[in-house]
Amino acid sequence: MTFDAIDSKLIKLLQEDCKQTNKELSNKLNLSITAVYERIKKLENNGVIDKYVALIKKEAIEKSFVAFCHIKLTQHSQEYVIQFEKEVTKLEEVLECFHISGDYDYLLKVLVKDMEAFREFMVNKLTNINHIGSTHSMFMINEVKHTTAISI
Amino acid sequence: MTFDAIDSKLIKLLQEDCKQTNKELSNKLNLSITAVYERIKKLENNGVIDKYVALIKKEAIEKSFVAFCHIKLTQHSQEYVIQFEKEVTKLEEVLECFHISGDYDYLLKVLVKDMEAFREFMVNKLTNINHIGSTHSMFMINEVKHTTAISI
DNA sequence: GGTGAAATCCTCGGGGG
DNA sequence: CCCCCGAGGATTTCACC
Repeated sequence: MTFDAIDSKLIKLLQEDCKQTNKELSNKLNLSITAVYERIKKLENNGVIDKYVALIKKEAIEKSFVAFCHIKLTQHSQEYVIQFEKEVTKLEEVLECFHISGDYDYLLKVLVKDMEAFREFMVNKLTNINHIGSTHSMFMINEVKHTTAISI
Repeated sequence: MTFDAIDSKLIKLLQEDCKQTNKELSNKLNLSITAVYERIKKLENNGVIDKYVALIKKEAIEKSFVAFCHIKLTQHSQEYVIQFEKEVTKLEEVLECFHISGDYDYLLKVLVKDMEAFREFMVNKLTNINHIGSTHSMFMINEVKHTTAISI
């Protein structure tokens, strides 16, 4: 589908705050409430808007330790790859997992409570997965930027 | 603040879909609508819920090229660090930026249209920032997992 | 934590340019 | 095709138990 300037602005607004009423949006977009409603429905039906979620402040709950784990598999047979991806997806500590180019095969973003929790995660969960060759972990010192909003 | 089991489940539900009505939530939690309303308000006021956002499917817009950039600064004086972080935050292609431990200082997640757009980003935007020593980029081959929901 | 009612909002049929 | 108006039904919100 194609977007005009109004769609772009609407998407931007919804990425900032999806709980705005259509009335508020209609003011910001100089449209009627119905027009806003129809544009949003179109974005939802065309799969542009994937879903609406609440973002939790991780400092508010006791999880503020973020680690990035590079992982290399022992082999790259389809069977090993599929099994690894399936197992790693199940782990709730793993927020993101990407198959990437470079020296390692995967990059994981892991969120836990503290270093001790990370150690337990590595020993009891991650390295329990078969076919993992080597790992290399980096720890987050500070979060400079983190947005879910993508510009269009 | 402390959470009971109901709060935990409520947070889980809102992280999956924040547009559910309080009525739907009240059914899933075996509570009255008002009780749900008050628990949500408490989570918002205590800063547990940061915000409500729409997630856009990046395939639906023409941006599906993800790169991870490691960056090392030439120096680590406070002035250089602050300026780098300020400049990099401004870049709309940079979705995430973390100060990390290890061989490099920063890890960036960059979203652009394609490899050509990434080249332009590197040449015209990122390496235009002062005090960048070296960079090392990895490209996403496949997104195995990506969630904004954190378990509590 | 629950009840009830007012204020507000979502949703859609109908119509215009 | 994109937009607007208006009204019924659903939802949010709040004082009170």
